[in-house]
Amino acid sequence: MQNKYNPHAIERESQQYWIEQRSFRAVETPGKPKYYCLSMFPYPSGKLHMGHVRNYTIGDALSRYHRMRGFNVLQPMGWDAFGLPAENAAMANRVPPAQWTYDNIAYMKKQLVSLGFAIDWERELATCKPDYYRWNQGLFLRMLEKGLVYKKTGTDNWDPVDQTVLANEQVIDGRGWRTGALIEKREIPMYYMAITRYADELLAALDTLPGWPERVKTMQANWIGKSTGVRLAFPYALDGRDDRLWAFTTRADTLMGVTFCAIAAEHPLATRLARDNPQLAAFVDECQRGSVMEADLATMEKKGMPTGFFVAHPLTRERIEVWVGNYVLWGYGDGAVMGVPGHDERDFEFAKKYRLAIKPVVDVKAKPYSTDAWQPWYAEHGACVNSGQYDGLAYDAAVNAIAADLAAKGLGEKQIMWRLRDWGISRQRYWGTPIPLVHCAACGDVPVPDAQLPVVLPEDCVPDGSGNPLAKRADFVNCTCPKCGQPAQRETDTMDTFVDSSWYYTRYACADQNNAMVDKRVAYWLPVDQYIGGIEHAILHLLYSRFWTKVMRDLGLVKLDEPFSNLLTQGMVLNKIYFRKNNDGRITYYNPTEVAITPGTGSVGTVGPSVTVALTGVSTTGAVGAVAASTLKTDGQPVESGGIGTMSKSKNNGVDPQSLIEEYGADTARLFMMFASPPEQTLEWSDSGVEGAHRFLRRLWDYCARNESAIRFRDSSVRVNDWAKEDGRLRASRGEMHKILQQANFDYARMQFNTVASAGMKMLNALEKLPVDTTPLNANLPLQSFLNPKFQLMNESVGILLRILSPIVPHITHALWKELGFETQYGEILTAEWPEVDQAALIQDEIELVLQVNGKLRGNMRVAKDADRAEIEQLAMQNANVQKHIGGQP
RNA sequence: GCCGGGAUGGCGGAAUUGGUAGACGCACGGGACUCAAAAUCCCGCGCCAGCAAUGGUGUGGGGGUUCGAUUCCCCCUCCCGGCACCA
Repeated sequence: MQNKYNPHAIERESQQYWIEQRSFRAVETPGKPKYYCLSMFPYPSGKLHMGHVRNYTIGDALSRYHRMRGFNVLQPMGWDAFGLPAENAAMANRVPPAQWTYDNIAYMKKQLVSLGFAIDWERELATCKPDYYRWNQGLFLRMLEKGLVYKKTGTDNWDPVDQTVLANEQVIDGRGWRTGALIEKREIPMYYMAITRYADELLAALDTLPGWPERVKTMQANWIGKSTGVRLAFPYALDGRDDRLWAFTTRADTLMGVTFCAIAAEHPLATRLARDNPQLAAFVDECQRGSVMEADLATMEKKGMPTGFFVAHPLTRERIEVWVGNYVLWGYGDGAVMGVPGHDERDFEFAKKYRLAIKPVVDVKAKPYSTDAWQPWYAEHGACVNSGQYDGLAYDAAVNAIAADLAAKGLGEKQIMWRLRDWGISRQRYWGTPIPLVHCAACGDVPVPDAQLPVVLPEDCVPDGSGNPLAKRADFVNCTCPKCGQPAQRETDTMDTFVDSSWYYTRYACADQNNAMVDKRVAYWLPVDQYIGGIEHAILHLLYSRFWTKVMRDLGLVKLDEPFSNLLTQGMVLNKIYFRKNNDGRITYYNPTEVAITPGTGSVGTVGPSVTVALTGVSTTGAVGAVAASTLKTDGQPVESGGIGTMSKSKNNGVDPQSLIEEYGADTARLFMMFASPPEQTLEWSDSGVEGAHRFLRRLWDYCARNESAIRFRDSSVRVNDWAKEDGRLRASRGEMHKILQQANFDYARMQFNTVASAGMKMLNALEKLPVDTTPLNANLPLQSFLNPKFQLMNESVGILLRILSPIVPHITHALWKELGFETQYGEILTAEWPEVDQAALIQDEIELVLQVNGKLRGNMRVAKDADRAEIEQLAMQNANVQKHIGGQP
């Protein structure tokens, strides 16, 4: 064999071998246990980044590990190919999104292949292809028939200059990212999927997912947000009509403490009242500006304006003034809240600010109550006070009594409220699945008949930032009404790209099926046994996928309640963010590789390197590198630091693994990523340590090359059958090997690959430290009596080492496995039996014991493995250091 | 703001059920080899005191439970992810 490790040659050769052998083609094999291992498919942004390498190496290691454990493994790959960045690239480069996307896919596929992932490429799919998205359209129509898709108005960001809808990401500090114009909220008709109808099941079924991380289940449960309360009405009369203002509350027990009502600016009552009140109209207008994001709404200053209009308290008929509040969410409940400043923090602040009455109506258990300042205990449950007939009632009793009294008047009832909102899927964007509807002047919105699917998206549009380019395509828009045959217009909105990713895992099972969305192969492969992807998808993508699975089940397409049995949420790979604010207010992001960091002058130089870090840590912006100056390499001018964040296209802080692969090879890139940290942990990018990973692989190769003939040793005539009779030093070494194997097995089971890599390093260290004696212990025996067992141990250990490493570094282990003849011993490494721990080898002659006095370490000692308790205690008491420290004890 | 997570040497991290904190690796220091460099190998490496033996101290900060806490409980700080049109 070659005596030098040549990663590029062996990686080319092993990848070639896998392709020729079609090693990773998955075939439905009834009776064999299947393992569907799926990593979240990438958005084809241009190049892979380190987050991808991390994600797909984890998935690949699990796939390869399970293949060796005897499973029939499916590991597919595809492309989440619709989306906004393609349109941005189109604007920047005047290239159609389709071309940009397909070019990226070709490049990134090459990168994935060069990393040696065990993917069945025959099942590859891209969501931007008609043979995929036609089934989005098909299911959309089925859902429309069932009433699971409906139309209503929704709010979006409107850029008045470009006359276009913007994504939240394109709104920066309330302004359009390209125009700098103040963004307005706009209400437009959109299609919604009725995910709230599944809220109950989506919540309850979380308990059926033991293979999901608790944190993800908690996040989903909180997102769905089931709360039990009372929906109640404040009656009023307006325009000669009796009407009611509805509001939901979980604190009906505080109803007697209501001192105002607040409604959202979008509330119809606000719109009506603003008609006669220019000041209110201006305020409603002001509320309509700015971002639609909840994070912005929740952090902005709480403002309100009295309407001068009064509603009646549902029980006391007391007059309650209606306010418009910018903090009231139109999307939650009825877009109105009853204001109880006495026991709700937000209402309290609002009341203080606008000098509204604060009326405590709950006994806060002897803790002080003052209307001067909010205290957390004001919101606690307690007996009603100041509440007339309800005085003295505890929370549950009060809610029940008040709900009953409201019900008697027809002004309210107990209700379950969900935080979850229906899923608006309409996007006023080009690069997505066309919504299959036709607008006819005579027939209204008409679904496109199945026979006319797919509604194909033209692939040659080049968006320019103003409006939806589809609307400008007469050849797309103009059509005939499927119902009446008269000229009509196609819907130009496309679907949210989350629709595409909500069911792709199903399609991999039958990617070549052109006559149906799914076929019987789905029943074989699904559910996904192991899903791997970033923690950022903990809520939306995973919730939408669960929803679609249940919809497909109820439409009779699959027999499946949940799509993903086990979930591993990978931690984000972070990198520094650098940017400049241009004169026109736009922001340019610079890749950290383009930025030079020069250490600051002054104090830093005098305090030494260990303090520099601390100094940067307390910088005014909280950003790393604020003491040091960051400048752009190309022009030497300063750039601003945006702290650290997820590697992404939009922040331009991704690191392309290509240079790593080219310099060190794929195995080093994979090993380095796995060794850097456990999979679920956030990881700040740094390439220090790459050398170490590469050095280990080189050492592994060198060791095998140097000891080739010894490792090959397996003369069955002198084979050791009873290790207990062999040299103690060899037995100890063998015990160490099996202990390390046990650790690696444990770590594979818990998917902690950094310590698997560490186990491999320990094993090589142990191999290199095997006793080197060249003379037999017993002079009467030939040298062989020591060397035979030693060589056999080397053969056994290297065989174990290559197998435990192969899921992580498949190329070098593939090559060494062949070179050292293990193939004839165990078969191909891809399917070689996983090594098992020899429990007998783990038994040690002596055990090390640690001596603690009052929990503090005071010494250690070695005892025979069969020493009894009395013997051990006696020895421990003899220890001088122990004596010293128990001397003063009573 | 709300929801979820995190913080351990100069750095990435390990510690499986509350029981030797710092495995493994990086960086660094010293040595061997070399004309020299690289590569490789050997030794050292939390902090403070000490020649050493050893002692003290130490897992973001503060408090608590325990014979014993990185691990369990309470409070706080900072960082990361999500917040429904980035994917």
